[in-house]
Amino acid sequence: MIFSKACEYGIRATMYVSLHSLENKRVSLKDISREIDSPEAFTAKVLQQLSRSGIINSLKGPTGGFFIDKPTMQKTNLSHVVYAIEGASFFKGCGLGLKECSEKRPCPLHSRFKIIREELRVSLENTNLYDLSLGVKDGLTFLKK
Amino acid sequence: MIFSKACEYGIRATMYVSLHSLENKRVSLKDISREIDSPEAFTAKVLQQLSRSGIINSLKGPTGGFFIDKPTMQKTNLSHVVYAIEGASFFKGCGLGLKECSEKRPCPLHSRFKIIREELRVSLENTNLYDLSLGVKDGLTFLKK
DNA sequence: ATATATTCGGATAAATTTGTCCGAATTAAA
DNA sequence: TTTAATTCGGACAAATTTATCCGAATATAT
Ligand code: SF4
Ligand code: SF4
Repeated sequence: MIFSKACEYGIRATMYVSLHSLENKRVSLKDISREIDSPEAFTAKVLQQLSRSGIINSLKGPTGGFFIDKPTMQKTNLSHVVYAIEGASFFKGCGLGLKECSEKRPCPLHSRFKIIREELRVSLENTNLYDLSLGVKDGLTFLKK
Repeated sequence: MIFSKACEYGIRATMYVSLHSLENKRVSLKDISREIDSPEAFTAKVLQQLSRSGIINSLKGPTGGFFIDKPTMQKTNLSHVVYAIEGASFFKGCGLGLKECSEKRPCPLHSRFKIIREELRVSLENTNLYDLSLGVKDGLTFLKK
């Protein structure tokens, strides 16, 4: 819908990694894709992207896996995750995919939708991984049904 | 972004058709795709979809084209246009593309995003074609830059 | 050292979305 | 009645996104 599959898996994977990083546990690709119910090989690609972007860390070999240090969890917002996967274009231009325009010559939808677009941006920029995973840890939110 | 290309063209085309239908003018595919800057043949497909869905009307032959009668313009909301093109799935399940879930076991993003999702739905459901095209007619909003 | 468990990276394949082409059907005007 | 302008519908093509496969590199434990 709003996010591509890649981004969706990226967000879910990041949340799962964060959750276990709270207790300094590393999680493997296999664990992640099983627990977030995503195609393993494809998820691997997304994780690599996130790893290269510095959002998560990875370690090869036995007992290896993905993890995030707490400082990074604190300062990484969902917007960073989305940016790493969807790219800059997600955050500029019309949030609804319509043609470029100016505030002075808005299309008929603008007044209705700029609010939504702005809210989405703010929401993504104000939600960090640490807070998200605390919610899961405290049993307030869930990663699987 | 939120909408597929097909839907984007559909929305823009519908707005253009509405605008000219205010003065009982029919517009041709050629006009439409030129004025909303979209690929002609592809736009034709979308217009056919909208026509079959009863959102717009069409007439073949010279002086033919697409149009909407005013009563239909009044009662047709953007949500109908989106529904006709994106299908029912757009309006159910998670508006963010994440996996299904329940209100009782929400994912960590839910509280942040259900508001946005709801606003989008309401916005689409409360915006009819007549009002949109009046804005353009009155020079308040624009269809091209 | 060796075996094993993991991530990494490139190639490729499948699926979906986007886009094109063309002939048939329809309608209006000349 | 002929011609021209248009929508309609099906087949096809291109581009993008999603997904898989496999060997290489790396790190750990035995
Ligand atoms: S005017 Fe607003 S809604 Fe319309 S295309 Fe521009 S940014 Fe999008
Ligand atoms: S809990 Fe809300 S945000 Fe999360 S997947 Fe479900 S509907 Fe989407």
